[in-house]
Amino acid sequence: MDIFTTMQDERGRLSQSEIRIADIVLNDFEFAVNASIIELAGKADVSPPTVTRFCRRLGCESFSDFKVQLARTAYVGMRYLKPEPKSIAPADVAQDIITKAQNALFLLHRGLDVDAIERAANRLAGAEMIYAFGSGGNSSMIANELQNRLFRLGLRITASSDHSMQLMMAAAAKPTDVLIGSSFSGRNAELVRAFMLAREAKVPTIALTQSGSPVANAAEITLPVDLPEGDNIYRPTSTRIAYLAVVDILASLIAYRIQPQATVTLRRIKQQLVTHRDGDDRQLLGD
Amino acid sequence: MDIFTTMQDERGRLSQSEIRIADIVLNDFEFAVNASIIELAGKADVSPPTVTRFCRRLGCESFSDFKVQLARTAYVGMRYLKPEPKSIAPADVAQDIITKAQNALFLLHRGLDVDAIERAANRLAGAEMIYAFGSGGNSSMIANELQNRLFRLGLRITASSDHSMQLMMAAAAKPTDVLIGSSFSGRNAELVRAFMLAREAKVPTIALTQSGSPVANAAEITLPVDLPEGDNIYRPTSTRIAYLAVVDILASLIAYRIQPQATVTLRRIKQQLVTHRDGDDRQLLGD
DNA sequence: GGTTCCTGCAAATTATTTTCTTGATACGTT
DNA sequence: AACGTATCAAGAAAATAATTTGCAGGAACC
Repeated sequence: MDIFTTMQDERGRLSQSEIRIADIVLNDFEFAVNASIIELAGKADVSPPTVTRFCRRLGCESFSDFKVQLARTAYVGMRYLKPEPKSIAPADVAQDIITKAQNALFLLHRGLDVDAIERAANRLAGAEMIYAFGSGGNSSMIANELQNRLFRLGLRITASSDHSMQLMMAAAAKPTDVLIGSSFSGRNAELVRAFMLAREAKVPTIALTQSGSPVANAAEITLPVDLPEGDNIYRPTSTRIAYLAVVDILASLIAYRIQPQATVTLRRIKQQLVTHRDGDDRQLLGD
Repeated sequence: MDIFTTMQDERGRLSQSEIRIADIVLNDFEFAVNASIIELAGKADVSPPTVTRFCRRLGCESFSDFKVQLARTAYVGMRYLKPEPKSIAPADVAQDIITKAQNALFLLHRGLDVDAIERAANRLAGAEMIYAFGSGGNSSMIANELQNRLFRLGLRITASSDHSMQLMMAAAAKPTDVLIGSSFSGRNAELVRAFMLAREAKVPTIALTQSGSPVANAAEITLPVDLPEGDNIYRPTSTRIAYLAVVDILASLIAYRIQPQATVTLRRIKQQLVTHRDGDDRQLLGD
């Protein structure tokens, strides 16, 4: 898949010299992409042929192929190997945030359970009514987002961030409905209770949360999002972007499943928004 | 900055042969990163030295340096050169969405007006009251997000997606307050009206929108987000992720500006959330 | 007509890979 | 336990391939 992961996975099967090479690449990425095979060999105290063999073992054609692979994934993948130095100058803060966001997406993609997403999409596409639950700023945004995306496809959906309402709705839901809930921490006890209630009534449940968490265990289908949260308390956002991406994937899959219907509804909504604005037909749906 | 942009910028100053090389690289990126200088030269009908000179002109050390640079930006940058082939298989949809999201972040970063963001952050950090406006699903999410992020820093802020309320609030705002509004399309006429009203009363205004648009023109400070929107009507999300990132940057900068105060408030909020849950202190703020 | 710049050729340099060999380790046999 | 064999890692040197440099012819533009 990507060369960094491969290096970590293969580490156990490498020889001493090769481990030295791997460590240098991992620790001083900047050096590695720019170095020639001779320089890299020199730094690792091995001979150039060993480096070639190392590259081959990792599944690359040649040393230069290895460098290209490295450079390719690295743009996104490298920073999570290092902590954050950086200053608080605006440009650095911006770069840091954007890199972290890209990283979150990268990691999300790597850990994505495509199968579970597909099952969830099928369930949602066939639901008579959808309840989207989430609380506390982050997850309530996700619930709203689900509503925002799915109602456009002609699905019946309501979002709620209110625990009491969630419980009542869960109790009122029917087996032909679907309950989908989000929890970043996976420890939202009220959401767990809502899931339990729904399951008793045979209502399908989908959780968007950390795998292995209470919320994950309470739901029938879990869409896991497992990211290392940075320790900077001011910035919980990169995780949220990953969640949004999952919602996006989900909504797209559902859209493809119910396409004919969705296109019609979508056009109707669009029509309405556009005429209400200024007639420019190239506008987005919703502002 | 990045090699693709450089190639496009320099295109006018290149010779015939060099333009041929550039076109091959731009059109067949996959080939270019894997080819040797000889293969690339062959395909462009030039001699290898010409390729070397081409690389130098673009600011690279050597041909291999060029390839590394190419591979580096390309992981993120390449797809926006091509339309989307792909299938609707879940794995492909997921990859497509994630790539597009990363791309949006990449492009955002490239076009970011750091200076404007800094000015906006300063304004917001010093505001007595902040009004965050946005309507229509996408922008209303941004307004909510602003509230969600900034109230944690101890700022006074309210978000509204209701046009009538927005107008009334704009009319009631004082010069020591700040109005910040978001519009993806830049054509939200009601938001423009709110900005006008605010400006008459000398209330500072900040717009998060497409540059050059009516909304952008109506605001005092514009934080431009200019992304080519993909034409798949089912997916307006990548743009949203870019907007979220801007909010994140803004919130971080503000946090650094008012740090002592923010830490205290943050701790108080955290305390409350944590005790209400299950006592695990390592939890995120908000779920 | 001169200058400048592009370009390819060939040579030189440099980088990379292959081949061959040595040394080390592990395993099975007596 | 001692020996022999197989296997593998790893470097040296050679071969190969790739890249760069120097130079000169030629085109375009003053």
